[in-house]
Amino acid sequence: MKKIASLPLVYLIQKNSKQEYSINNVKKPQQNTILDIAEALKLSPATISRALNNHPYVKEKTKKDVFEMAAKLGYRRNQMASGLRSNKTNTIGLIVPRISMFFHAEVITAIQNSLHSYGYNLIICQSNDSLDLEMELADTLFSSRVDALIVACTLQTLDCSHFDKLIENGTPVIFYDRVPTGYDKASIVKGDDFNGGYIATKKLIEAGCKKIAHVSGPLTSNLYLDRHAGFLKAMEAHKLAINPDWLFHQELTTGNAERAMRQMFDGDDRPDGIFTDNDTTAIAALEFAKAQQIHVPGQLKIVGYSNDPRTSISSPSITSVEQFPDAVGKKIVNVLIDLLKNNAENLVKTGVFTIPVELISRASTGVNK
Amino acid sequence: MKKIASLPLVYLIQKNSKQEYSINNVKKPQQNTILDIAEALKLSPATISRALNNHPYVKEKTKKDVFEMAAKLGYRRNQMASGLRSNKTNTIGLIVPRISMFFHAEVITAIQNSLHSYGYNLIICQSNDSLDLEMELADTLFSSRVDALIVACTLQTLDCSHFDKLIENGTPVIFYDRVPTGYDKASIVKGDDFNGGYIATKKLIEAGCKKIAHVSGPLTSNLYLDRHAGFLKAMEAHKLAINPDWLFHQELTTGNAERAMRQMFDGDDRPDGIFTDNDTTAIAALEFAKAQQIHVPGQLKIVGYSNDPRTSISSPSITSVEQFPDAVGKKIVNVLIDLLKNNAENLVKTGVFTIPVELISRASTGVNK
DNA sequence: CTAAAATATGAAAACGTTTTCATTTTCATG
DNA sequence: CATGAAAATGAAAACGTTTTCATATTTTAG
Repeated sequence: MKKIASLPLVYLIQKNSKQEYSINNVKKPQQNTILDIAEALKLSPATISRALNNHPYVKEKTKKDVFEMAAKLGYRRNQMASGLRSNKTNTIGLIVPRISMFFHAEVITAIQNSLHSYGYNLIICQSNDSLDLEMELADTLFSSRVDALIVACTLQTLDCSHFDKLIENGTPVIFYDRVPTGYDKASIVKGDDFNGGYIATKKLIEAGCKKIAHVSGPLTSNLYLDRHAGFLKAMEAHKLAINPDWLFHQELTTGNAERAMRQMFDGDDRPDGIFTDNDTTAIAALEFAKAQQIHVPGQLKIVGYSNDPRTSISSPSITSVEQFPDAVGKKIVNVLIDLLKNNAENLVKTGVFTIPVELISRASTGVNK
Repeated sequence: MKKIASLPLVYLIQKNSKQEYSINNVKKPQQNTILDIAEALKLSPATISRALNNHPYVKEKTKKDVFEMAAKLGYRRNQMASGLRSNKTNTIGLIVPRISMFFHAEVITAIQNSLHSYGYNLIICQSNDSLDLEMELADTLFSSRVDALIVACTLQTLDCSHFDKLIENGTPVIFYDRVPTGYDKASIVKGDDFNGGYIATKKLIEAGCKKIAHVSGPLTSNLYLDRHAGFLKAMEAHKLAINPDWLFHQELTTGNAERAMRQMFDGDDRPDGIFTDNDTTAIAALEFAKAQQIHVPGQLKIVGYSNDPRTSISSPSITSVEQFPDAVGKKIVNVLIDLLKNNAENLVKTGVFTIPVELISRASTGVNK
């Protein structure tokens, strides 16, 4: 309450309204409406509306006439009028850090195609990994009265109260991938990051690595926390010592990866296996190794995360954890459709749904058997 | 007219309406409206609306009160009511074959960020390279009454009449990347494909290639037509013979690329340079060469198109044509904002805007000097 | 054949804004 | 202080649907 009612909101409202007041002088040509169809067919607008919405109490003949006349007049339903009246938009909002990330691009595609089959549209917004923008977008999408919201949070999103407004309004919110900890008002669809971390590390161990590093993302995100837990579990299960100098918890950029590599390979005690929390970092690690004449997989084995297409292009190709973005996207939509139904019965349930992951073995962890 | 009024439209309208009629029983909690603000401040709704829209004829003190009360009540403008009344949505539609393609992902990001600064939202839709879906999406976005539409066509889109409806309605349409030939009702932003084809081919020639192949996309698309023209021009300028067996005009998939490679390297007369119209094809060509022990760049030089991140990962890295997606996106928005302004003056102009390209030299064309 | 039920349609209100037009208030000017 | 212009506000209509309630028509059952 404090948060919502305080200054940022005022700012947001002002932001949303045009800074300079401009008279709306755009004269768009008149569109045909249901009134035009009604007039043409000597029927009431109510009947036209019902016919177009396939209401059972409209004669088949009438429906046929209406559809034909609609086609003839080039009629298209005005989504705004419809949405205003019926309080639903058939539109789902999506907020994602950036669509250019392979995993997200694939998830979005799956979501969109699946939603389309249910007659829903998707508004895709990028937060550019900025919390401020994420908050603003949540607000904008609320203004648009989306029927539901799908969110992959930024790395800085620790507090999710900017989504409260939507939820209070009865708009289902679903998080995926980067999900907030301790926010129980929304459903969650996520990959099995713990297991992903576990099988990635296990692969390195089984390939003979004894000295394994983990270049992880910030532990503020559940994603990386879980993967790290999986890493620790695998190390423990195989009674391998953990060298704290080989643990990094940082934003997963190429620059950070290079710095971490330099740090680890500066001294004499070097790791013989590296698990990285994304493929960008894995690729940077590989590039570093190649530049330093460290043979991969001979002297160093690498496992990445996400199964980015680049991992199969590089030399050697890189072992990575497949997250099945298509399955994630489809699951999200399933959950969503359920929520939208349950919502009608005022029975909003929340849940956590975990999608299995799978290790894709490639050359960076040795011969593929 | 014939086209629009014929059967497909009926189909579309039916598709858009829910198949089974469902009673709208979703009871969403009541939202605060401008009437609530008006009541709280003992002002009329009209004044509230004006204040929120920063109308000049509202006292500063009143505006301040209104913004504060709006914040206090958690008010968010209802975009549908606003759009219905004012006939503008502040929303731009985008139809693109698929967002997972690197170039498109980057263009979209640029568009979205730029539009955001002008206060516009973006609805992103994927046509999955299906003409039918593209037509349906054009219809849906028209229903949503987007203020403008940005389109990268599918490869099958030869006839653009499904966008007529929007244009007749005064909604600006801008094409980019894949642009229709002979459709003069819309503005176009495109890369300099002719020059791209030219400099890519020139690079191969200057690197010493004499026998150059072009694995191109279908010539029904302007994109590939222009790149091929650039290729031909460069070959001609350097008096190199063109071997028709080394020209392919097909969808740019990995499978097609492999087939083309096999065909070319089956006989004795083999090319020593290949220009491909995208990087997926360039990578497939490189993989083929590696598998066949054909040394790149020693025996074969390769140039791709788009400067996909994968080109810098592969071994050897691949020379490619940079299309500056960021510049393309920004230009699109510039043109769009202009159109929206001009539109107000009923002065819809169209134009073609070309973005320069640049060759990024890498290992696949020999030593980089 | 009649009454009741089911089907089919219409009239009018409602959704939450913006905008036109009218009205009141404030302000500068002579 | 009167006057007109400018500034500030309000009343009410309008945007294009959907939906409630009422009414008319058809079908079914007895």
